[in-house]
Amino acid sequence: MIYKKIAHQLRKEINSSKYAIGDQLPNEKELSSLFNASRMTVRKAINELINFQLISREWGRGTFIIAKDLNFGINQLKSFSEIMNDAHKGYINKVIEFSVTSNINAVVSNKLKLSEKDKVFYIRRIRYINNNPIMVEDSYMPYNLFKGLTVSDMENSKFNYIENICGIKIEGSYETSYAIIPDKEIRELLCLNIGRPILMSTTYSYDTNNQFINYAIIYRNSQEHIYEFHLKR
Amino acid sequence: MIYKKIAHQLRKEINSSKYAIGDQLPNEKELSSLFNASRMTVRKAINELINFQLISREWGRGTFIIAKDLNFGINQLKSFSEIMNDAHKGYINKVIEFSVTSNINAVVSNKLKLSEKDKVFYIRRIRYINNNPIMVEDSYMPYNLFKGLTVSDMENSKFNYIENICGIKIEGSYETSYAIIPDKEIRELLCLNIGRPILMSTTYSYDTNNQFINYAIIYRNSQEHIYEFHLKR
DNA sequence: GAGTGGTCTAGACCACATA
DNA sequence: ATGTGGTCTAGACCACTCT
Repeated sequence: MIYKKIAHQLRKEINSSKYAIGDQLPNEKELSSLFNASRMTVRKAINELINFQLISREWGRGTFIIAKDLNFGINQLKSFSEIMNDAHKGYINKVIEFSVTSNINAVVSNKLKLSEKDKVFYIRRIRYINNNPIMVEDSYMPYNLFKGLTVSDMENSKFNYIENICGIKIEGSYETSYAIIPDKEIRELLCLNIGRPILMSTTYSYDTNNQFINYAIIYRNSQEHIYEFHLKR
Repeated sequence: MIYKKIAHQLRKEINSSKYAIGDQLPNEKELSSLFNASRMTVRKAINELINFQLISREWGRGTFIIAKDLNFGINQLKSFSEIMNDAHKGYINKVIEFSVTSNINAVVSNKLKLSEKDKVFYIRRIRYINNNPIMVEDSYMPYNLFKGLTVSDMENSKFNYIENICGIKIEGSYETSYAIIPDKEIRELLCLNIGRPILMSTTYSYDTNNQFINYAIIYRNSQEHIYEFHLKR
């Protein structure tokens, strides 16, 4: 799978300081010779990154960076639970949905490039501090890798389960954030007023073989200043 | 665009009596020689039809038909308004949303293979007979082809506008139906009880150059037996 | 092992955007 | 006119499924 490797490498470069948002990538022919691959293969890699909305192609003009992943790199990679423990704060993870399905929604399956047959865990958790809901997290995890996953694993720490129970090493993850107006369901789960914008993040984690481990969409109640914890640790 | 033509031709064959749902298509190499094209091109055509959920690929096994279009062929092609006029029934089209956007939802833009930049009309209409809502229709139409489109055009007849005002000849359309449980919004628009399943249809229309003209999602209040009108005309 | 789809190459020509 | 992405070819080898 050369195109996966190229996509991964290209993603790293896009996230590096070498490029800024709006910058143009080298054209497809140049990328071919840079990566020592045919143009068709490079195009497949580019399609992957378009799928993640990091770049966009404009016919006759070029390929441009429209977004970067945030918090890229393994140094910053800490789970919510790890951060919470560091901060000596009590918190609760509540699982409100736990299912295995092969009918995940089209947007998500597109991003993960899963075929229709592939089974995936879908878990929705709400995380509380002092009984205040501070985030809703939808996790998608490949069934094949985590067959023994239980609700109580998810009520403790997902990353602990992946790394210490399954022995899968998380190599890194990509994270992106957007400001959105939440739909009714999320709004009610986070006890928000109508029309209030919140921060939505997506996280995509991979292991040392660039294998997909976990995709999560996190709706943060930004009143809780989640990012402060990042700074404190 | 050879692959578009192959996709179109293949779609017709899938819809023909030659194949049944579940049947296997000829393998990619055979299709290449049948259509006199390279395998890569045939694969692109196949991808189009997978995108429309008509066929699915299974690695190492083959490519199989999972659905057929309904009402395929130009003979049956009549618009709601045409049918209504034939039946001498009074009816009202009410436009409740009319917008031009390039941010159409991912599922739809995937199906239409539009790039992010392409502007598209999005129009939601409710259609009434004797003040009873009988269907909600979401129409997506390429902006470039229908720049002069107005709300009142849509409150009359969409097909009249396309054919008689724009002079675009509709060559044919593909239609598929599903039974679904409507979401709250549709349920309220159609004045339905909670949990009641309805019929959802999608229609994709193209002109003589196989160019995309119109994509519509129709939620039918099936209590009104819309299909009876088909039979009456 | 036979049959199938998945990936990949090393070119080619076409269509669009911009100056 | 130049540079860019869009499409296409005619092969090749690999990976999976089934018998």
